[in-house]
Amino acid sequence: MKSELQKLLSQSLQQLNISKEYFDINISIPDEKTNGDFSSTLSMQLVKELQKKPREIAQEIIDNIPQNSFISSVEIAGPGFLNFFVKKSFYADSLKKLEQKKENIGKTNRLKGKTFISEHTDPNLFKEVHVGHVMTNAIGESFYRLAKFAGANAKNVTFQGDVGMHIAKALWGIKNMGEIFPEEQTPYEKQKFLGRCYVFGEKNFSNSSSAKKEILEINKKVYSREDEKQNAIYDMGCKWSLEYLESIYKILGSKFDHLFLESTTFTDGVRIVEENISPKGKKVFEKSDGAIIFKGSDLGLHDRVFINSENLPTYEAKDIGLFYAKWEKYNPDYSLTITGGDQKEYFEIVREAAGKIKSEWKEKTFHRAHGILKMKSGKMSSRTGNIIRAQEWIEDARNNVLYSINEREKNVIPDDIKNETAQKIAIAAIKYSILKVSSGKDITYDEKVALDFTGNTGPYLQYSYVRALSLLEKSEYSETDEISEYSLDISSFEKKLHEFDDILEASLLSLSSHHLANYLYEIASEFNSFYAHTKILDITNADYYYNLALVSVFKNIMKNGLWCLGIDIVEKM
RNA sequence: GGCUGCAUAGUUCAAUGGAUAGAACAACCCCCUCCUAAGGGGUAGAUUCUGGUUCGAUUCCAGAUGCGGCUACCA
Repeated sequence: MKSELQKLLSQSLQQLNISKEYFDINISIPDEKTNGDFSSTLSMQLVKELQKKPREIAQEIIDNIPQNSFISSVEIAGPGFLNFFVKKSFYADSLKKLEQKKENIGKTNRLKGKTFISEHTDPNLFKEVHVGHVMTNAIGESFYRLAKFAGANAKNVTFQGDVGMHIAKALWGIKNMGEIFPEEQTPYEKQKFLGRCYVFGEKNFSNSSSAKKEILEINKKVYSREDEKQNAIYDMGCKWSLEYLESIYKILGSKFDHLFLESTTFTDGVRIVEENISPKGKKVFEKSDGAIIFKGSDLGLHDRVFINSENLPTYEAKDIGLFYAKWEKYNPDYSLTITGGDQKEYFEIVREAAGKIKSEWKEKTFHRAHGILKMKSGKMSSRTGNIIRAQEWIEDARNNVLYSINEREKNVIPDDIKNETAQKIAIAAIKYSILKVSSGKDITYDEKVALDFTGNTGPYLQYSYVRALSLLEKSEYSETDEISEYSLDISSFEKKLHEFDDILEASLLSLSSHHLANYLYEIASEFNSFYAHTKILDITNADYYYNLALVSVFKNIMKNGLWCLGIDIVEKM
């Protein structure tokens, strides 16, 4: 609806010999309905260019708006705001159009024919999956889904660390910690065992020079695979880790199109780095103190080691290999990577180096860094001391939800799906708390939200959906019913429903899913207010069919909007 | 030290340079003989400081203060 007005204004501007792309024309939706259905600051922005007073410009724009449009009137307000009022019949027509999109509501062709990769989660084998991974996952998954909605050939991928120092530390831990292999245990217990071994190895690496020496030896043999005995343990650990990762991806709701492994990218990474050392090849990398580095300091960044003096690749070289692998496999138009904020500078340097090897690697790569997730209570995981495991976090939340369900007066959730529902609600609470904040900032997670999820929370959105669903089931309404003009003023609830497409687009283009999250909260809040003040199922109401069309469109938007955030809907709660 | 990010109610967060800075939680007060009260309504409460640019600044620029991040062989 907004773009239709933008196009109208663009036509008017053409009459005034001003060319402006329609999507660059500023349109907002005022809070006060006396300020119109839509408002623009266009005339104020053109003051310099036209050397006229804003109210004069506003009048000229109005005079050149084509006749018989969907605009019923325009007012000039304050310093020169243009306030547009839209015909009621246009709202009725537009609502019906939205209704007819049904489950495709929000889907566009904006990125049709483009390949969009979203890389996220990026766990290491032999290490714990913690809350930070959940953050990366929630953010990356939502961009993957938004790209899919925009019609892109979207690919969801992750990059798993199965070679490198962390592996060597864990292997050393397995050897020296003296714990019995948990062969008969669950994948989660096996993963925790590996995590403990890693922590043990890491500790000794820092404190004992003999351990450090041994770990460096192990590291070499991980790459060379010359030690049969070590290979057997390593392969077993990899198998355990990968099994566990599969299960946590499932819990989080991510299906990956491809799992990149460091062990399969580092060879190409090393080769490409070596091909680009000065003086042979392009002068991208150079030798320094026995290592091969990229001199980021020439670009105002800092220097980084790509191949260390042991002649082994660091993460930097593996990442170069990943660039190569992504382009070999997908040849993307957009390649997005989500990481923690601490890797911001690191990533920028690798991207610069990659760009010097192949310019499109840099140009088509985008990076989004998020902040740290802190617990409001300051509580840390009791057993490990400094990390909170993703799985523990989710299980705690789920148990809290289950507790709430059982405490409730009205229990509408059938016993056989109680656990599954609680899980979906818990994931919604967690993911939404991450996604409603603009990414890049640290997030403070309040543990209470899982127990007390009123207000701006994921479960509130799920509940709003359930209410809408329940209304529709009890109504006489069907999607084919005709609707006539609304008898009352057009509500801000209805106006907001028309913004869905714009919000999805803005969220993707600015890589900020919080716009979508906050939008869904706004429409849910408006819907609940509408619900409380309107007898929607009263068939004698003049607006009976219109109101149910609103509910139906709301329901479809909520379902698809939540899907784009990676949040499952529930049917009863 | 160098580079860099952040600063908004008691708390956690919003606000493409635009109209009276929005919410949620916590506090206080109302509302289930109507569709799920996991809901709705109301009261009170905020832009770190000092300058500058602008018709207009939470937003842009400069400085101050406070808190983070990165800064060579980890990821």
